[in-house]
Amino acid sequence: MAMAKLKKKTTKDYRHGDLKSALIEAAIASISKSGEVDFSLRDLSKQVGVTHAAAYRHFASKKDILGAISELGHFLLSERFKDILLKNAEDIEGLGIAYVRFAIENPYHFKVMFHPDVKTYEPNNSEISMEHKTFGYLLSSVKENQRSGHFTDQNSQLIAMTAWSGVHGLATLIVNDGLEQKMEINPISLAKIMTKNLMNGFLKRA
Amino acid sequence: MAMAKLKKKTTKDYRHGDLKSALIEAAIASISKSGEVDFSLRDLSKQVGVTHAAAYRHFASKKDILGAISELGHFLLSERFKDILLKNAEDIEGLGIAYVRFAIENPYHFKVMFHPDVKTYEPNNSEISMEHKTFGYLLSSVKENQRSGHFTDQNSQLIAMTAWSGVHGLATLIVNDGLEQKMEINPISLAKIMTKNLMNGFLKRA
DNA sequence: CAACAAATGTTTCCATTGGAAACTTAAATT
DNA sequence: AATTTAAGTTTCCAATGGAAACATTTGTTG
Repeated sequence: MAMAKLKKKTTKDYRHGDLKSALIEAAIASISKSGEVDFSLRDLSKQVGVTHAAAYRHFASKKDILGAISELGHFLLSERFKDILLKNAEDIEGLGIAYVRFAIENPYHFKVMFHPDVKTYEPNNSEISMEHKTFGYLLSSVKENQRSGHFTDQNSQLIAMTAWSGVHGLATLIVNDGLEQKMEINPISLAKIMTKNLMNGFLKRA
Repeated sequence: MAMAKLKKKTTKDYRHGDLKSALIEAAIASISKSGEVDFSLRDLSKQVGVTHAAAYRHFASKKDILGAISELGHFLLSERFKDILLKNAEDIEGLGIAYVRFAIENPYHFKVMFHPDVKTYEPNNSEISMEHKTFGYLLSSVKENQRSGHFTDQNSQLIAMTAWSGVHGLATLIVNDGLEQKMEINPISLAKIMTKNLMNGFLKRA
């Protein structure tokens, strides 16, 4: 338990140190460069200085790398959600804006997170997926709005899904279809309008 | 070639007849079976009874098959849109419902149509992509609602994009994330609520 | 500290894959 | 009938993901 810090350069580079993270980073870089949610394992390994087979000590398959990236992205998003609700537990509009902003700022991460062929890490029974956690924040905020009397007492899951769908569609079209270029409107403004309009339908006093 | 009479192989099977369509059909079948927007060219070719290289007489690359499927899907959707507006040019809610219904009925087609790595056939200058055409229907319906005085005269593109984003997000989450199973609500009802709430924000007299 | 076990990386090997090139055959065109 | 063109075939290749067996380092333990 002594301090084994500093750099262990006993032997050259047999141990990489943090190959798992390095591979994930390299994968994101590769995706960003090519624009496609795909890459060559051998390329990746070459870039981080190991043989291609080394990856299999950290990932069961190539797809698992994408799964890890997805899970990481969902975690980052969930953290943003958490922070927003910490300031104002009823700020659903803030969540919507944060969602779209995250997609714009991290387009490739977002692409992986919702890529139809990438399955995010299957959570253990006790564990909960990060995506589910993020949705949980939204749902709790909806309930908070109901408790305080702002929202009607309709099915809270329905309300949450409505909001989620709206901003998710917008974010998806921006990231995948380049919607941002096609419109003369600030996407964040649009996100604001969408959440506002959608939630208006669930206000108590119309 | 006397013996070859058993199965008139020489004359009978050299030309496939409609290999292009057959490949597209086989591709959709393969995608439906595997659940992934991918397939093996060689598998496909084997299934339709040709060599794998034959595909290249009809498609420049494997990805072009997916592009063709996407374009076909967009065409089918645009036809549905056209029919709806023919009955009622202002029926935006009908478009929203049709969108979600199409996704539920043709999940794999829908997946391909909006797959981040599939680029739909690049239209010629004079041509217009089917996806663009579909959006055009929505846009024209928005304008119809404005002309008749139902909607405000706000930027019509903004209104259309809002509606599109909403139902697109819902459809995407249903098809890719199995949202349909996770909710106790009829997805079509949800589509109706979404478009209604979204469009309420643009009504002239609230 | 020696010995052994567990991680982590390497080599070697393989089947599959998408695609290029050159050839063959059927159908159209002249 | 001759020739050109369209559509399939064969043959070849480099790249890929992954399996298996081996090598080296690190951690643990008597």
